[in-house]
Amino acid sequence: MPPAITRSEKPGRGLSRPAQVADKIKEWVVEDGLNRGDRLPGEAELMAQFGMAKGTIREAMRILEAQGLIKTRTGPGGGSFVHEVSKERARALLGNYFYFKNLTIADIYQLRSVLEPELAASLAGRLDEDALKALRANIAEFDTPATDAEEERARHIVSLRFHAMLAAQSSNPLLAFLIDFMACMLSDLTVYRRLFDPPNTELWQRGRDYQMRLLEALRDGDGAAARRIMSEHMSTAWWLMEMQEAEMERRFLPE
Amino acid sequence: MPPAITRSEKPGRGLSRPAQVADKIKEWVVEDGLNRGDRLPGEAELMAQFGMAKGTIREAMRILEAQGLIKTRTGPGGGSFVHEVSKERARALLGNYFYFKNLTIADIYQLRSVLEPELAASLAGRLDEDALKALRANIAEFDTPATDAEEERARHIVSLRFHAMLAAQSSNPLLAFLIDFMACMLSDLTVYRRLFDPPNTELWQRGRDYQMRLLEALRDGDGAAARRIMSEHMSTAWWLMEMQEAEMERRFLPE
DNA sequence: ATCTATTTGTACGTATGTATT
DNA sequence: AAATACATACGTACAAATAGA
Repeated sequence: MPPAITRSEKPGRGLSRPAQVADKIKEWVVEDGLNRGDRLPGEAELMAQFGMAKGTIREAMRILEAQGLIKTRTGPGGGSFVHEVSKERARALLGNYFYFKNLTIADIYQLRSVLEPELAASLAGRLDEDALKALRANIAEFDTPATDAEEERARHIVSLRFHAMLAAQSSNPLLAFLIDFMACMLSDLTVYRRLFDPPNTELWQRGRDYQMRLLEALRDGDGAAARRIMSEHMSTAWWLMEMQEAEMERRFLPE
Repeated sequence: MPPAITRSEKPGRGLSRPAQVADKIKEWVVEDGLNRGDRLPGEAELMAQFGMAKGTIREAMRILEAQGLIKTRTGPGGGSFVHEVSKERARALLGNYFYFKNLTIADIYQLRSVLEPELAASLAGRLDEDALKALRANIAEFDTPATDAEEERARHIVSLRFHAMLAAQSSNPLLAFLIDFMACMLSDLTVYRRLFDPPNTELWQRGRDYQMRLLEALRDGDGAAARRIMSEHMSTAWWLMEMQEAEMERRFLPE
């Protein structure tokens, strides 16, 4: 990838030097078709190729690292390596975008109510035994009704994990990411204004039934049923959140 | 926000020092409820508060900047300022996530085919005259059929902008972002393997009709019709892309 | 287990650039 | 035009981590 640049080749279109270096390295990655794990030139080499000081190069690497595109190790054989952006990192970065946007629960459920059924339909008959087993185990985790508000919250988070697990089975990376993103936003950032006290046992029982019936439909390859069940599930979940006057907390997702 | 930390307060849970500083500053932003435009301490002050050298602090600021959370200005009254992550930045960062995931056109259309109709339905009767005028103007931009492949591609991009403009009208920030993201991915990264030659005039005429009928339904506040029209529109667009054997190019989105 | 070589990580001092007043 | 206040960049020295002998 040597055909680098000497410092003032381009007048620097408003970008700081580290940003220019970062962009150039991204170009290398695409043009040379670099893959995960491939090594980038070391600091010394980059300093030489770009004719810039150590600090400048390091800032550039930090930019790439912050975006999740590289990982850096010290020691012999160390250096910077091309890295596939992790789901967690992408989640956090996208979450930052919504920090000032005061996203509501209703906004998320508007999407969930169409995306989750689509996911369910596309997964019918395509889950292997392991996946089904893991999903059943997840349901089994909350087979007793909650006794207090805190426990009810725990139930909620487990049931959201159910959806994240389903998402992970999708062959559509975009769909998978979004379902996961929304589940994570809901479990991390949701606060409840008016928790049912005592918790509404019958209501959570219905949620559990939805998930079990969904699993059957998925196992039997009945896409239409899976879609319908998930659709109803989302409607009641949405309604439940509204009842509890749930809201989103403003904070940054952990990366 | 002074209650900072001296360097070895936390043992540094595997994170590099710049990353720790960046996280701490994010904490300040949430805890002190800082808003867009609010000023963060200058380099000198941060150096003092964290007991770290200039380079370390600068790397931290570059991390925040790379994530779109701050902007930095030189000169008197300059410094680092809290910044709302821009749509463009968020788009690029999320796009990075899919770089190694080889997302297909079909993946995107699977989502478009449910999200675009949902958007259309939720927008019915809620567009003001200005928005409607801008949308009509966009349609008018390609009122003549394409004569060659390159021109056809231009038509396609303009029609994708139509959807981005619609998205911008949504009161749901998540829905708005996603529609925009997908439209951008398609217009930036799509290459055509087998372009119709000569271009299929009748087909693009149908696409144009869909958009015009959609606008009528939106103006008249007929959500059901808007949903149905958009749904058909997406089906034919999907089919068209498959016909052309369109594929996604691997590259990084411009920030 | 210790040393050694390699490569990133941190610190500091100075000089330059840039925008405001 | 000049002074000021800030970020930006450079160069060097040394510290820390890791792999291999």
